Amino acid sequence: MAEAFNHLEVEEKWRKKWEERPVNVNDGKKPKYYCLDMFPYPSAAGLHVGHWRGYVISDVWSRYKMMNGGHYVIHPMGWDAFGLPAENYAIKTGQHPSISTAENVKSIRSQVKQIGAIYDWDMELNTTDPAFYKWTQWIFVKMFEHGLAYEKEMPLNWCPSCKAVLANEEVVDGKCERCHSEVTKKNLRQWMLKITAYADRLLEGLDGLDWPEKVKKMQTEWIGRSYGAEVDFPVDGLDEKLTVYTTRPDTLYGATFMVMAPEHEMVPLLTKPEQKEAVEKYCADAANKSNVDRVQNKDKTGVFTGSYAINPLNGEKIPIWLSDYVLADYGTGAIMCVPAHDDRDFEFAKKFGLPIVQVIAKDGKEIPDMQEAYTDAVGTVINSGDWNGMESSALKMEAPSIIEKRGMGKKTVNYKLRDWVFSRQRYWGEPIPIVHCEKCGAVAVPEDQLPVLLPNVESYQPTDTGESPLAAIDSWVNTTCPKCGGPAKRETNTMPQWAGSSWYFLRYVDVHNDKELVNKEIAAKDLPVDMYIGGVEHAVLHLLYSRFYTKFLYDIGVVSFEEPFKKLFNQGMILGPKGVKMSKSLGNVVSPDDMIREYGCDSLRMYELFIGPPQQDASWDDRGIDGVYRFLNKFWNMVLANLENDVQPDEELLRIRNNMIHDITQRLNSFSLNTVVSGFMEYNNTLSEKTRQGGVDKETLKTAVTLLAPFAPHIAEELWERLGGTASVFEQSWPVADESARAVSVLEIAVQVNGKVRTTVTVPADCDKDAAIAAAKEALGDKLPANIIKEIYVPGRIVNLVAKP
RNA sequence: GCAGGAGUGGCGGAAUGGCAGACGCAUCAGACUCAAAAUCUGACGUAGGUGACUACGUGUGGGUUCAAGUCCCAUCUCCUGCACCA
Repeated sequence: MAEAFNHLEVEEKWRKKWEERPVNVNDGKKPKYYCLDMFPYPSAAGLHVGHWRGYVISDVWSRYKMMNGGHYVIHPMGWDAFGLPAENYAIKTGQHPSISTAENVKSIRSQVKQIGAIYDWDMELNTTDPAFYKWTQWIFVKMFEHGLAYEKEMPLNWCPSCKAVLANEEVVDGKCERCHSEVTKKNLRQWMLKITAYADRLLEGLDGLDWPEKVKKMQTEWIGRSYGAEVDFPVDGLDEKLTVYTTRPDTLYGATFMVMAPEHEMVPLLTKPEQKEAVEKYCADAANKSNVDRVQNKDKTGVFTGSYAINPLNGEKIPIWLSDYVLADYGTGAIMCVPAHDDRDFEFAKKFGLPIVQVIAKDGKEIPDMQEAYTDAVGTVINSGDWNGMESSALKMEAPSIIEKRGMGKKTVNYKLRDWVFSRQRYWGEPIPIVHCEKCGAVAVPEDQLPVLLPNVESYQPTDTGESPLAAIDSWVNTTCPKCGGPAKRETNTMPQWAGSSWYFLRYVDVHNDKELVNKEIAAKDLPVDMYIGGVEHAVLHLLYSRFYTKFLYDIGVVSFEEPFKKLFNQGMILGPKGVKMSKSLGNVVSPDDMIREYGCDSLRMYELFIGPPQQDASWDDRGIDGVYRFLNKFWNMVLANLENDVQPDEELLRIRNNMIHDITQRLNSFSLNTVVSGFMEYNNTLSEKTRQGGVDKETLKTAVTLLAPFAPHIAEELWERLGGTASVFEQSWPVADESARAVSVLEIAVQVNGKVRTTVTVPADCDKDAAIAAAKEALGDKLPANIIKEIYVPGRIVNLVAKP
């Protein structure tokens, strides 16, 4: 009886051996491959099997790249450790966040080590480490010096529960992303990053990236570039003009009214005395409306200002209204309304009885009694003076220039992307390295004084005045101006959690450098990231911010590339058993720890892959892991059963071996990792059968073990050793299939009559059509139909005889 | 509303236009065992037939093709993202 597979012993043994003698080393000669995981937040809850999935995928890929192509693989791990949970814990317990964070890092690190991945722990980093956040602050200073970081007093999303300002991105359906409280507005001085200055480059850079189309599209829509024109409408009776932004200047003749946002600065100017009361009431209501109401209640409301504008093209007087469906901070905060060709304007016109003038013919006609807007820009232009008879789609392109030439406005590009609200009124984040001096204004802390260390405070509680807890530490706040030496106060806001994660991937490769963010030579050699693996939840924010930072660092000469992540892979989420998200409150969180004890790391790794296509969500099923556990045991027994054999490979064994190399490699290359696992199972079934029939040769076994190594590294190393392999299986280069050995002499093909399979027949592999048809007819025997009108032969696949009924 | 993605056995899923359901889970039967677990062998889409077999079958309705889960048109459902951006 062969020795049973003891996963605990085998895994323990190789874990130690790899620690003594790492398999992934940089000898300076190998080509590099940088495979990055999205680094985790070290939460107290620890890892669940869902976190594991991405890490397993990236480790399999890293090990494969190491063996195939002989790469030195940069595969680091770190901690995105600033953030609210640590701070909230501090508020509750009084324990400093750095202590709870360190504890969490310690326990998560040991969990991550269970994966058996080839992480290089010398590169480990932590965003809360002053040696790291020195450079997070340094980047901010550089942005400040380049005019990309600026202060602005503005109404901001305020979460009354978290007592913090939220970025637009943190507001979901008008509610706080974290606590789901309704978000209100509050006027505060904020630090902003001018990401909009990079809008075009962020958009255009997407083209060359090997990213999922879905993610590129999401970023494209987030940036939301549109082309159109700003058009000036003179105000009747005043020496003023109201400027609007439109993407449809071709419909300008159809503008029958205008609408301004209630916050528009010209509202008081344009309000006539008789409308004053109504307008003021409307504006007050709008200001009090929560985001939820404004977003969810799409019924149109509005009020007339009493003023009229002049349509610059036809001189017609059109009324100016106010409505909260017009956004104050997009375009000019005012629009021209063409109800015939815009759904929202149509709804508004119907509700308030405003005229509707069709300017694009639908199917060549004017619609007699419009029931809905005709929004396509397809058709002949009508009711439009000198534009009549033009094709609307062509006019749409030309109109901005025409308007510009006539002095009525100008061509304009607009973006949905807004500048990034970068300050947070919280404790547990990087202090913004700015000093406010009465004489000099905002002054950056000089580089040699970085990092600005986060001081200890007594109370971590955020204040409802909107000030950070740091503001309470007088000794820290009061300082001297680096420029003039006079009295000055430190900035008390901190950075958002995104700050560290926007550039951490650049730091891993030179993590101990205290002179530079990253050494130029090292960066040139080791960066950028070749493969980035993580959840799709970071499709927009983290990835957009990272691209923005990288482009900025490129501009100031820190790195030599503009795009940080060449290839991106989004793994699907692991859901709880009933297809619902795993969460502590639902009590359906599956911990990897018990699984590893019972089945071993290799089994869990393979099951994480076997559970389904890696990019697709999957429901965890505890029983499913039995399948891969049994497979590994069978594979172990199969190899051990052949250890004493001295079998020479026959043609069939050679074919099996080479088919196995071919199939596994192909599936791996196409990232079909679930079918790689099923492929191993199939080949193991075949090899087990061969074992019973007389044995399997050593070379085939070694090949199988080598192919399995990236997936189940521990058992593969152990079997490699027992097969007499030298060094580590990971020092083997990836097997290459011998195509000639895969060839077969005969094969079985299906025989169809009228597309239905009737029988099968074995034919020589190189058999021609006539011979195949003849063999098929013979195999059919008395089922051969009489009136055959067509004969089809697909080599190696099928014969189809088409007969008249 | 708009944009993407997905609908295949009891379940997870597999299938360059060419024998649908590989591989695995669960289930059932058998072997081993005093017994159980583990392990091994076999069955396992639905309906009909003792049977070799026959018919039907990839959300629904059409179409293209010798041949459709796969391509085209329409339609339903679910998931994800965006959502008054003029």
